[in-house]
Amino acid sequence: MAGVKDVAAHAGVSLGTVSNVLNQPHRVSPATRRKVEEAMVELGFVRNEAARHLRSGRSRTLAYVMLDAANPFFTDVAAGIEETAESGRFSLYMCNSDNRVDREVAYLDHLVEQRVQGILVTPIDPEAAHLAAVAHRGTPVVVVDRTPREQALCSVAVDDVLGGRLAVEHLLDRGHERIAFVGGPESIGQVRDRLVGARGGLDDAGAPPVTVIATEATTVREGRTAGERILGLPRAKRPTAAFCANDLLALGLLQQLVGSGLAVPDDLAIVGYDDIYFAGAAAVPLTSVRQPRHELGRRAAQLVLDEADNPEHSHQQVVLLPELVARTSTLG
Amino acid sequence: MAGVKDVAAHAGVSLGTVSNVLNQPHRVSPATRRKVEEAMVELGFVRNEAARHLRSGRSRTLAYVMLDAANPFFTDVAAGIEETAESGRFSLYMCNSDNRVDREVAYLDHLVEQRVQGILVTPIDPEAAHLAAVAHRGTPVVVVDRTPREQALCSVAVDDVLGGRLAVEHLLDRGHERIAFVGGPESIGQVRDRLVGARGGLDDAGAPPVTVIATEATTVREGRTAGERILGLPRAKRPTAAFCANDLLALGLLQQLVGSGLAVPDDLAIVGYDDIYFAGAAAVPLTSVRQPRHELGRRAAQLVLDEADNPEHSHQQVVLLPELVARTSTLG
DNA sequence: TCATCCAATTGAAACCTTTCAATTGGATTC
DNA sequence: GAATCCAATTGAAAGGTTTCAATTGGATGA
Repeated sequence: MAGVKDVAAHAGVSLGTVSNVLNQPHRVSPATRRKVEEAMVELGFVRNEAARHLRSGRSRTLAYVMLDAANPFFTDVAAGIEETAESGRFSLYMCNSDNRVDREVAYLDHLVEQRVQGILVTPIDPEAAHLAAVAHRGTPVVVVDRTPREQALCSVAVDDVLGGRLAVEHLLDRGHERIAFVGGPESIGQVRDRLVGARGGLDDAGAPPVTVIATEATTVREGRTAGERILGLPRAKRPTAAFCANDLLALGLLQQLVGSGLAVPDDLAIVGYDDIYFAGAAAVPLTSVRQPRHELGRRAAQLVLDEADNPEHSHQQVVLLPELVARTSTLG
Repeated sequence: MAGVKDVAAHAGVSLGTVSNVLNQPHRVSPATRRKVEEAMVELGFVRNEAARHLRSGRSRTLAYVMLDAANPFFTDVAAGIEETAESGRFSLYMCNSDNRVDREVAYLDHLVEQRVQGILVTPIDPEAAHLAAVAHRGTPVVVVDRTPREQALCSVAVDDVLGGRLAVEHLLDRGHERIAFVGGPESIGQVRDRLVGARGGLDDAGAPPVTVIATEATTVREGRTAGERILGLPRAKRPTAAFCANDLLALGLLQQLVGSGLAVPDDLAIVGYDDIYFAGAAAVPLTSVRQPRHELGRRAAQLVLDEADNPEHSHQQVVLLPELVARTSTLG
């Protein structure tokens, strides 16, 4: 395969000139440039990025290691990252850890060795030592959609406590009093925060406490199971509204209720969380708490680029605000 | 930042030995190995993949350039690719062209320059010259979920004509006669093929031809619009079943119908296509034609790896078979 | 005509690793 | 005790690019 040397020989110029055509075209006379470009085409020259990078030390790629590529939430965050990346002429590589620690570690290692310009990651455990290790080994890292307790890394996340509060306040506004929280396990920080917010909102309004319908995961299937449990309650004790820890649960719950002949929102109002694309596309469009996904990605990418080339960079923990999107599932 | 040279000095061995510890550990005595490994930890040594790759010529990464990362179909294909990649100890980078030709080209260029071991791509236009150019410049390429007419590249796709046939045969079995096809534009090969299959199935059964409800895109929104059009038809001419070119259309259609008080499947049966996760999670679970997504990814990855290291590789066009998944939207 | 300047071009060094032929030195064999 | 062998280790070359100080040669000004 042809290299700069071959191109130089074929065009009758020196090796350095070929490099200039590639990197500093304005320094080369038009005639020479044309000759060199022709030679490149003729020989099918393809720049070797490894050698280029080895010598120059610079790389023009960012990477996002995501928790679950099948979850539309994360692909939307990725789209936000890409916006910033593209405007800075960076390429973005996405990697899917698929909730497996071994894969997360393997990808991070690979990316560090590859000397990418920066890594964005939504980690399985934001406290994990290997995250800080990445930064320590020399590659800028920003944690996305999680907030590590240690402030040794930059992070961008959304205020989930506030999100939970927004959800119940909306339900209170609509006149509901008996409100259920569907979600779990509480070991997931986000689930915990959203519940805390919900409780806070009810407390402040002097409303009765939530009934917690605990789930084992935040999936559609678990949402259906939760629906069965709600249907099993005696009518008098049945909540009039449910706040779900995410949209998948809400969709499962919705499916179960509609399938059993209950009306949404008349028999039970539902609020989800994340406002994924399919929330608005459901048979009964879902009210949901929207996180600024693109903004999340954009800010994270800006932080990682700043860390990469601003010597005075200091780590910061950015917290963005969620917003409630009201639809039929609570408005009727 | 520490390199092998520094590690060698610190451990009191030669540079070659450090390299052996990294690449041929069995050739190094345990004592030496330990010394070297300690030195690596102490100095925070991180292998430089660029230099490694430059010298060895080998890379352990594959890449998948996908059409739309937000579409669960493609992330499932990616998961299949990753299965194969992982078992061969490869990393997979995903890139999102987002239906933009300029981005597709930019990513392909970047990946070729990076000398990845192989590229999988679901292209915007499977006939585009730049695809063949990639292969020509030396990186193995496999086209996924599309079949280029020219047989100059490997490809793996699913038989969409058969899929369309399966859909209408199922509806005929359920006693439907007036069947609508919802989809478009016909410039999309997949839409065209599915319609061809549907027509074939009806012809063979001697049933009346489909009514085509043309859409401008295959989105939920367009599905809703199609729903309005169907509702606008006089009752006698209204179809009793609809076959949608994909699940997004089907979900939109479902939403519109349910919102207008029609019953699915009693007033209108619906068949979608792709069997995305949310098809089964809809309020009325959707009957859909399932493509073997993981298999698609796995086979494509196998092909690209074969092309990369089997000198006798010959290009092939693999066609997989779809399968119908019957759910409430046609069964009641 | 000579000195000066500037743009264009050159050539060698550097980037960091892997590879491989060559060397070392201890153990085995006769 | 010499010859042989083998595992462990070494050192230098190679891989393809970018960088940068140095050189060239034509144009400008005096």
